Amino acid sequence: MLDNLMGIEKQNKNIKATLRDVARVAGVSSTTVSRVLNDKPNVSDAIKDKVQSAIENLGYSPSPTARALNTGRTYTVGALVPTLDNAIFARFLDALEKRLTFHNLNLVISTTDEDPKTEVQNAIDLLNMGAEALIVSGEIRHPDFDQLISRNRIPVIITSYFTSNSPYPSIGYNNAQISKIALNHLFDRGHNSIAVIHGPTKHNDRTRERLKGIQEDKRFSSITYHEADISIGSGCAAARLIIRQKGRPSAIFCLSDVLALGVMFELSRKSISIPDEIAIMGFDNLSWSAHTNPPLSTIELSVASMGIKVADELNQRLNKNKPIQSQALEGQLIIRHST
Amino acid sequence: MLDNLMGIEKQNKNIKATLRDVARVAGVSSTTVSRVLNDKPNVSDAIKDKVQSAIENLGYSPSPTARALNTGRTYTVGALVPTLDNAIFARFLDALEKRLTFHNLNLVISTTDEDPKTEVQNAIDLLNMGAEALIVSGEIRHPDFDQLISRNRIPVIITSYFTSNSPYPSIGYNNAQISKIALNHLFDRGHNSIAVIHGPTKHNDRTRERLKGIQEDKRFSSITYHEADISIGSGCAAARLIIRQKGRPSAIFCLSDVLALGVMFELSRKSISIPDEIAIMGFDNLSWSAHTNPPLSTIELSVASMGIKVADELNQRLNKNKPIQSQALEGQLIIRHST
DNA sequence: CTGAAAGCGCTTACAG
DNA sequence: CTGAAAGCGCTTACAG
Repeated sequence: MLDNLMGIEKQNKNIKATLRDVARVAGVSSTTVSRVLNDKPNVSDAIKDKVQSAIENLGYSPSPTARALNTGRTYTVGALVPTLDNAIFARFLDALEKRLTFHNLNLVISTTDEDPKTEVQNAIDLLNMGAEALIVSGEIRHPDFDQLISRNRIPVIITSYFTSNSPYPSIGYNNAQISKIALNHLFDRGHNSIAVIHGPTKHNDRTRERLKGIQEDKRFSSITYHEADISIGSGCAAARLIIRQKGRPSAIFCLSDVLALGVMFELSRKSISIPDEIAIMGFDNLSWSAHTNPPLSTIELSVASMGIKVADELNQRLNKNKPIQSQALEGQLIIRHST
Repeated sequence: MLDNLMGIEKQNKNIKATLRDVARVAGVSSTTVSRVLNDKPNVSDAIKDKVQSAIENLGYSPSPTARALNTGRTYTVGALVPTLDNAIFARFLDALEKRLTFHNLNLVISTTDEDPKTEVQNAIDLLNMGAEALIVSGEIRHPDFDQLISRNRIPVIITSYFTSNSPYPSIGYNNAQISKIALNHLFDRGHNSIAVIHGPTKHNDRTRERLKGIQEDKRFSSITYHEADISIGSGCAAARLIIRQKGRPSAIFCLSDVLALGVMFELSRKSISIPDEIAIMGFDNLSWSAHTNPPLSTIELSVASMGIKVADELNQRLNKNKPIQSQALEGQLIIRHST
């Protein structure tokens, strides 16, 4: 009765009940309460009931941090991505999160704005909150990052970018290879002089690799390069420049569908017909790309399946202690009517 | 010397050093090490140096979970959102995450697919991993959710939706009010018969409220309603239906810019001119909406500033123990050339 | 300026 | 089937 009062008193004082409180009220040991809580065998039904109702009465819920300290697990994975405000990363993270949840893992997201220093800083925060593994984008790292990882001995996995030159496993694309697929298509369609519009290369090895793939192709008589922020407006602006240049190219290869959409808007405004006067090739296969006028030829990067693969490997590593397997993912050419 | 060996031994065995190891190697007490670790005053420089180098030698980094158990803080906030794969939520979360990081708070994201049961389940996971507060979208909750919250006594904040009828504070929009702004604009432009294309209403009170606002407006001679998934393709399909209906409306109000884009693509294919034959009004002001042909009239919901406000209130609540203030956010009419 | 001791709220051998 | 005790790795009064 006195014990019971203790429980109620705590409740009134707005202090959370502990496992010990439950044990007292139920008249059993902490060990037994713990067993009930974790569905362990060897508890009689009678005692189980007593414990359950004590839990009910006290409105008890176990402390996650105490549990984590004992089990050594937080079931948390940290992802360092450049931004959330981008359809491709959002789609990747959406799939990743769902699959991690399926594996009983939580996802903490941290954005880096493609800045290695911010990435290290946020990595520290993620580790300080108990992340059991880290997901990063691309291969470029701040030196402090590697030191942080070796100190904390935590699994790291590179995404969006496939490489075998990194100390960390990677699940992603061979970006150079993939832009060659697009180039082959343009070449087959008879294009000889093309313009390339790409996003910022600073700290962005995915974009650099795509460009490298293009530069290695020597079949074209002329290729001009135009860097632009990944936005519709910048795509429009780049298009304006390109159609004014002498020796106007017969095709524009945009290293992002967002850029391609801007180009299409701009050409439509100038009444330049696609693909007759200028062909347009995108990269990403965003959801609207099939519906533009004309529908956009592009490259599908199955980032959703990348998310699933990453989650599955993390599950293997964290929950079954198997090493992470690197995986090179394929890009797929999607031919529609803009080329 | 023996102590020193212990440290190195652990390192070789790949076991993480603990604070006690550092204390042993440095020849000081745990208390002192803790003081150094947390930049507390009253430690002589000589000892500070000894401790620092012991930390270096052992590659020590403190256990986040042990810290959390002692301080009672995890510095983690959980967000339950319908999906990440949607420009509006992604933009909101991007701003939210950056601002939370600024306040030294981590963001765990969990997607619910607009399903209250999934939401409860994921809320449990978030609490089990130590979330100190929860962010939810809209007012609709599963009953178990409220029970979970009262049990765990954790702050909850409703976003995207402003309400004063909830037990939880809210920072969001009065969606009914905002669709009236759009309607006023269409009415002023002389439209009398309009079609409304909206997303699924199931479990989605934001959409329902927007529709309620429209239904309360009695000035129009005819309003037809068309439910569609939030996708370009569905926007196209809805547009096909609408232009075929007898008594074709003079304006289409899309409760999402994504839908509006689909409609515009479809009308462009059918050579129906915007806004002369049919005016189009959107909702969201996505990044490309200023660049469509013609540029899309729409409503700006400043979800980025919503993210900042939510983070700021959470900071006040969690770090300064002040109650969360509900806030009604304004939508802003953006008139371009599609109306 | 420094340390011994208790404690945060659980889990887990171990013993019966 | 049940419990006493130790321990996870820190922090925090308290005492000196």
